[in-house]
Amino acid sequence: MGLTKSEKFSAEQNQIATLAKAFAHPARVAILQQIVKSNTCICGDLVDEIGLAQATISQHLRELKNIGLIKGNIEGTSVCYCIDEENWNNMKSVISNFIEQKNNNSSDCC
Amino acid sequence: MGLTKSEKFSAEQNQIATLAKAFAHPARVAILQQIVKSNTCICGDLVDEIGLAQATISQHLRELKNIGLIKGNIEGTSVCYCIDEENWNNMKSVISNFIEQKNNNSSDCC
DNA sequence: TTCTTTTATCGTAATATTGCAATATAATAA
DNA sequence: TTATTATATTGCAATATTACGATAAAAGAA
Repeated sequence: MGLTKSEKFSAEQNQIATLAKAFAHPARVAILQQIVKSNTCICGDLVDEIGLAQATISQHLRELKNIGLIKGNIEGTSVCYCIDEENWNNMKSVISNFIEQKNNNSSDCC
Repeated sequence: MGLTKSEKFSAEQNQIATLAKAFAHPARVAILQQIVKSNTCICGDLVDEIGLAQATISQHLRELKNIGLIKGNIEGTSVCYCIDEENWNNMKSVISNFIEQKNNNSSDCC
């Protein structure tokens, strides 16, 4: 089947999964790290930094853009990517909320 | 191809991706939430809670176990699952570290 | 022993993801 | 105008993921 049955889950659960998918691939992790690190926007340098083909990088960028974590701006012949602050902060709170749900008072029953 | 070129990325980047994959599917998010919520271990009730087939739930449980976030304990005919505290805490710091990398002083250049 | 319950695994089908070469598109430079 | 440069898109192949029915395995109950 290969088709996730999203309708069986809550909006929140689907949102967490979608956001997590953004960094569920090392190339996208690397891209996000680069964009954050360089603070100012980064363009085609990603292709040199990461060793993947231009088409592949472009595809990952599109996914990150669709999820909303980054946005691009046309700058002459090149395109400038940067973090979408608002959505990044929203992601931060959604994901933090999820991973912090476990309190530390051990209930290790296994 | 469909084959992630992990060798092109750092150990940290691959680790973040692997951990994120744990909650990159709503069913696994739901499973983790249930286990955390019920505090004490949860067994086959997951099949009733979530509307997926037993084989599917078992498969997701195995993935979560492989990633290390949960562990199972045989308890009579049933199996008791709970959070692996140590690995969960480790995941928490790795993921937090990643999503907190972006400081708030806006550098929104796009 | 046989039956029942619970979970795991196998096999398979459908769909998704990853990656890249080739090509298209868009903007600037000459 | 014709290059050149940078990015996006298309098309395709290989692999991964999701889901489930059927079956196996393991433990206790009858």
